[in-house]
Amino acid sequence: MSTLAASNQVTLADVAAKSGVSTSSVSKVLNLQPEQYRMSDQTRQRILDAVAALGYRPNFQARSLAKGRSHNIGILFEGSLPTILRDNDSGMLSGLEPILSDAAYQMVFIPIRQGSDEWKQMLSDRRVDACLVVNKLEDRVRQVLEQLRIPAVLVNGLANESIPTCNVDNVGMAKALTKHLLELGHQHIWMYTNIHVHKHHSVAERESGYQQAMIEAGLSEQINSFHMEFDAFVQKLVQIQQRPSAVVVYQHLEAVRLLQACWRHDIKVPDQLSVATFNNAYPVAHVIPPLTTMALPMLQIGEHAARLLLEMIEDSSNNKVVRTVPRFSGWHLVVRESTAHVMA
Amino acid sequence: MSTLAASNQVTLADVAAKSGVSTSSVSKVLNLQPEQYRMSDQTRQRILDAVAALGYRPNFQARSLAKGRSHNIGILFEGSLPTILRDNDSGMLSGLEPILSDAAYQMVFIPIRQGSDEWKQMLSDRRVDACLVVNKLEDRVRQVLEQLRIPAVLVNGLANESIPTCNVDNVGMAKALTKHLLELGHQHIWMYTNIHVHKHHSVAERESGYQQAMIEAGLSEQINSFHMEFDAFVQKLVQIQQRPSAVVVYQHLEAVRLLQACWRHDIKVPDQLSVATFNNAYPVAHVIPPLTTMALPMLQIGEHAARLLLEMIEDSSNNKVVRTVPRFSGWHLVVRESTAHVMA
DNA sequence: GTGAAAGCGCTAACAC
DNA sequence: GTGTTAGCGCTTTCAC
Repeated sequence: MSTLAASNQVTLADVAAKSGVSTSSVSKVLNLQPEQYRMSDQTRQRILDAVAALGYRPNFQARSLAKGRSHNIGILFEGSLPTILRDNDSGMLSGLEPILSDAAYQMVFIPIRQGSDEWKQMLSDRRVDACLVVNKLEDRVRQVLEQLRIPAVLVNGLANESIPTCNVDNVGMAKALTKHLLELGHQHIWMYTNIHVHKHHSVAERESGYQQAMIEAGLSEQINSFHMEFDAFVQKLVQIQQRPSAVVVYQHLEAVRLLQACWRHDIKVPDQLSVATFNNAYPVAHVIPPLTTMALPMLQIGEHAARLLLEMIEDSSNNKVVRTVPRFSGWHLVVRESTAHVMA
Repeated sequence: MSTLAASNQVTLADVAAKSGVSTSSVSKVLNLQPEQYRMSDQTRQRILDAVAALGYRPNFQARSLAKGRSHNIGILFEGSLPTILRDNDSGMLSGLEPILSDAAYQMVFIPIRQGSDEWKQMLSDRRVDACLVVNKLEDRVRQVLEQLRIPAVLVNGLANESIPTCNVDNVGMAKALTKHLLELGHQHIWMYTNIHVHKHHSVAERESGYQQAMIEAGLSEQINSFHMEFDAFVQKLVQIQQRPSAVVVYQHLEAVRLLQACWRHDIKVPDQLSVATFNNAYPVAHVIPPLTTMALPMLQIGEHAARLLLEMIEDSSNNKVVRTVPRFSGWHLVVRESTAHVMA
């Protein structure tokens, strides 16, 4: 006998009693598809009525224990909460949440902190059924995931043999963004990436898009991609003889900083320099001047990732391996005041 | 017999077998304080050794079921992810996470969405043992929480009879911020709050701090607090004959917007207008010009909230009621370029 | 078609 | 001091 406060929770047994059947029948009705078992419509209806009448809701923990599933999805990320998780409206979370909720899955945030093994504990304790890895899949994380055979989907990270990945069409986006600048008459266009994100696959992809656009415009000699510290890039920009008339910045955070640096060095944006970037996230619309940017289809990506995760959990017993690397092309260009026609 | 893949997980029974005792003895050693039961040091050591040797880790779901605890803390918020949750380094999450982890609690984010009862389901399903409510405790939420007797702590929200609250010392902060402006020679200082946050308690508190500072400086006739739409405030600022030389902005997001508006209307910051605000969060350091702001002690608040929640869960069986409204005064002023000496 | 019964892994009251 | 046992609420196999 337990001493825990006898909760007034309605249990399966209550429903079974009320409808005059066994708990297993109730369980069947609640969990299985009609074609997976035989039962008279009459009985089923009686059970359904009882469920409704009593307002029965299954006990999450009990179900988890019996099924060997935690019904948690771990959201793995390193350091601070990633940008793509922060924006809720039309952001990735908005895509994930409804789909996971419907499947009775909840999201648990798991920061990977330096000097803490908490994340590893969570995984090896099976406190999650699957993981969404954000931005980057480090080797040590991948190893743990593989070893524990925890299904995982990588979002916005380097595509990898071992794990399905959801990414935006970086090439297409960068190409379209560069084309926008070309159409404004710019020819001398640079691309800048902070050295610290150098290893991320999307860097190469966005650069490729930029390069393709330049080449198609017959400006291949003008191609110039910089990977350096922020301050070094600013120095370069300030000191160079023939300054470019436009810069494509790999990341919106850097673009915001670039605007500040231009202000410090009295470079007028967009008169003397057009600035364009990726991600229509805060605060790109509120800086000086408002930034032209590519809006990423994070909602769709979130939805896709959620479905993929659920599938993988489903299939994990079958040892099926899902291996897709979709490219999401639902991006669109948001033109604001940081880009303008090139000055004569 | 279950068909679930026989996991190779080490169970309590394994430990018991290996150390030649019963599962209950192992359970005692693992869960109770030594003073709560009798056991020979020998036996205890044997059990501890077996635990270590086998690498035993308790099954989270099973424990949850047996104890009637989900070991989840729900983080309740409305709409988008609140600012105070976003910054991870030295932010509230950094305060919460280690403490909750240590107590084997994990955080589950629960957005309160319009038109969705998902949050209510989560609560009534007891999928959380307690809740951290962020920014605002709406009546409908409070009612559900009370009815279900789910312990909750409000952070950064209006203090209320029914629920313990962790807040910053808004009065002190606003006073110090205003004093900074006064020391720079400003006399004609306004305060601005977006009308949409009007109901938040901290508005009145920050206003009170601002007013106190003004009064103590003998400038009570200069006190001017505005609650209006952003655009209306900007109009006011642009059109007024004698423009203030400084503005205290209730929220950093609005301060960022204000800088943009000043730029549009060719009001030089800080030469013609000093701008000061609260919260040293992104992107205040990266706007034009960098914003002077009050850094909030969110880390401490997070830590305190975490401890409070754990206590409340512990005490909930005893029907003890915790009712504290601490004020955290670990703030500090960060002076940047948006404030300067008043021009003659 | 339906139900009995054996778990899932752990906790805790109580007996010895 | 230590073990026995009865749960926690649900799922699933298998017998009827």
